[in-house]
Parts: sequence; C-alpha cells; structure tokens
Amino acid sequence: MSRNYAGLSRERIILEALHIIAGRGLGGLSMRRLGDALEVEAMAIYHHFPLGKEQLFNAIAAYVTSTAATSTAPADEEVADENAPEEDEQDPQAREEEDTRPWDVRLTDWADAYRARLLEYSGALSLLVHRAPRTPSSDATRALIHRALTEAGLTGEDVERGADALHSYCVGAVVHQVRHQDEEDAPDAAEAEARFHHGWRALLRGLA
Amino acid sequence: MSRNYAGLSRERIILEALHIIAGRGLGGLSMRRLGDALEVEAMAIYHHFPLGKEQLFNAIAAYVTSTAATSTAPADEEVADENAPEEDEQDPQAREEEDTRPWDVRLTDWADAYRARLLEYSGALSLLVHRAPRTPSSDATRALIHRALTEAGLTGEDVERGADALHSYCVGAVVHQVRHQDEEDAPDAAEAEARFHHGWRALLRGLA
DNA sequence: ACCTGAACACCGTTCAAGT
DNA sequence: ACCTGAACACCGTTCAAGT
Repeated sequence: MSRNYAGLSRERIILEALHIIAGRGLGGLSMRRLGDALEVEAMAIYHHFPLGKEQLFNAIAAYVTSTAATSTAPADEEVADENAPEEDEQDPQAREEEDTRPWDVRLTDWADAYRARLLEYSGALSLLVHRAPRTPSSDATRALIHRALTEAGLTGEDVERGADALHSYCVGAVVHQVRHQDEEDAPDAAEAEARFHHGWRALLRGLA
Repeated sequence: MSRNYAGLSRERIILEALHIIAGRGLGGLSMRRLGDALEVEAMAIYHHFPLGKEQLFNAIAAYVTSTAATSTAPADEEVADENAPEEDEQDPQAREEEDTRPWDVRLTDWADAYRARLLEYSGALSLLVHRAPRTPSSDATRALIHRALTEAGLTGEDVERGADALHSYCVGAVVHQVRHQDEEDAPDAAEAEARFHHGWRALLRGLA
C-alpha cells in the first residue's frame, strides 16, 4: 500500500493551489494542505517544484498573468529554451490571422481579457506585486500594445511610456476593486466594469 | 531578571515591523523575529495587538497608506471614536489654510506624495491588495480629490469614477514599478517618475 | 522517475503565571 | 497593565528510503 502514481503534474498542482487560494486565501495555502487536496504526501510536490514554495508561487503568477489567448500551458516559470531550434523563427503573432480592427478596439479587447483573468484569480493578486514572470503570453501582449500605440501615432519613448501607463491602470483598477470589495457601499460587478472602462477610455484619449 | 517594561507601543511595533519587512521581505516578518528586534518576548506583542498578526498587518496597511500630511499617528486600524465628543465638529480640512492653487496642481501634489509613500514601504505593498483601511488620512484624500474634480467641472457619477481612476492609476503605477524593478532593463528612479507623470497627465487630460 | 515517512527548525497562538 | 515561559498544533524543507 505504498506506491502512489498519482499522475501529478505542474499544471495539476497549480490548478489545485489556485483552488485552495480561492477558498481560503493565499495564507491558507500550505504544502501539506495542497498535498492533501492532491491526495498525495506534501513532499511529492517537491519533485515537480524542487525549489519549493517560492517556485510554486512564481509558477502561479505566470499562470495567472497568461491571457486565455495563449492556449498552451504557461506553467513553467523559466523560459523553456529547449524548444527553440525546431521552430521556424517567426513573429509569434504572424501565426494568427492579422487583426484588422482599429488599434483602440484591439487594446480595449486585451484590457478586458487581462482584467477578467486577474479578477478570476484575485486571491493570488498579491503574488504579482513582486513578480512579473516573462511568458510567451507577456511577450505577445507587449508586441500587441506596441503595434497598437504605434498605429495610434505615438513614437519614440512615448510608446514605452504609454504601454506602461496602460498596464499600470489595468492592474491598478483590479487591485482597487479587490481592495474595496468587502466594503458596504462597494459598487457591484457591473458598476466596477463601467468605472474601469470610464478610466480606460480617458487614459486612451489622453495618450493618443 | 524578569520584568521588562520595554515601553512597547503600537507605533514602535509597526515601525520595527516595517524595518524587518524592508530588510527581509514580508515573508521574513515573524512574531518571534519582531519580538527579538524589539528586545521583548514575541508574546508581548499580543498585548498591543490582541488579534495577532492579522491585526498587525491591518495596522501596517493603515500606516503605509496614511499620507505624511496627516501628522497624527494613524496606527490604530479601528476608527478611534472615543475622541470625537471633545472636538468642535468641523471639516478636518478647514483647520488648514485654504489651498488656492489650481485643481490639477493639488491633485498632482497628492499623487506624488502618495506614490512616494507607497514606494518607501514597497515591501508592504502586497498587504494593500486585500486591505483598504479607512483612516483620517484616507477621508481627507477622498475629500481633496472630490473637491478638485468638481472644480475641474466634473459632475454626478463622473466625480466618483474619476476619483477611482486616479486612485487606480497611482497604486497601479507603483505596483508596476515594483514588479519590474529587479529586471535588467528596468528604468531608473528618474525615468520611473517621468513615466508616472506622463500617464498621470494623460489621465487628467482624458478625464477633464 | 516518482512518491513516502521520519525528522528538524521554525512558526502563530493560547494560557497560566509573574510583577 | 504589561510582559514572560511553557506548551500545542502547524508549517517548509531535507534526507534517506522505497518502487
């Protein structure tokens, strides 16, 4: 009654960790509790995350910040550099069809998706304060924003500064909403979204 | 060799906690380590924060988010309602002289001070994600922003939405900076401040 | 390769006791 | 009121061992 090929994987561990975080908060996530949820001894997790909880946190941060657009698992926190040689070197965006919609629509679309994902995993939000894991998804986002802002007429360092402002506003708005959501006069989800769009459009107006 | 009237106080505890957080990160703050730093047994802290670490975290969050403008100790996380009767009931802002500068200057002034404070205690930033303690300082800020935006010509719910957007951008920008500050191509402090102002002015332009 | 089980150092908190 | 000291349940992690 000893071997237990539980079919553990990094993704399964991350998903279960997120589930615990959603239910009991970040402070409620312990390696032992995570092991229990996975029906495994806590120490088994170290085989998939040899560097321990810190590495698991990094992987969770990478998972949360990867947009749904990138379908493949972004669970590894180190850049998987062993798959580069076989690929034909192309802009990752070139694989999908060209998005011909106006630049501001593309930008707003991204912002909505990003915000939704952060809200979905809001229990893990504080992990992102000291972590900005680089993933295929984060690279694609960077490219998307740069292309859109260039198309909007921005040049030179205005592009970088604009991108920073947009990013800042997105995570700031989610933090602001999460921060106040337990108050008695907190706006409901619809009003929160309306406020998000209000500020977002103002920022776009001011930048372009 | 037993009694130790260490002159412990909530403020001293918070300050020492912030010092530990600055040096070893939020995860490096333990009650036992905090006790050592204060030259006291860890359990002595519970006399000043009977609800334990969570209450200490709330007090730290309140301390960090209180702007320097409010000079009196904002260390208590419950609103100190026992000092109300003796005071003559006045708008707290009325005690200081009227600020006659243009609305956007007052707003930018506040934003700079708020940002500076968050950056100074950036190690405690993640505490703010799930905490928005109400303090005299937070009430004063709210009043300041509302007055300024009204003066800018905003009306109705535009005022509330504008205030939210400004707040969101401020904390978002600090989170964004802290999040990326360990990267090799991270902008220096001056460039970070320039980017903050760039987005801030854009947002003000777009809102007004 | 993948998981277990015992062990170690550390943690938050309670509680009775000291002054 | 303010602090100590022992105790309890829990934690992250190491390490040797099993399959």
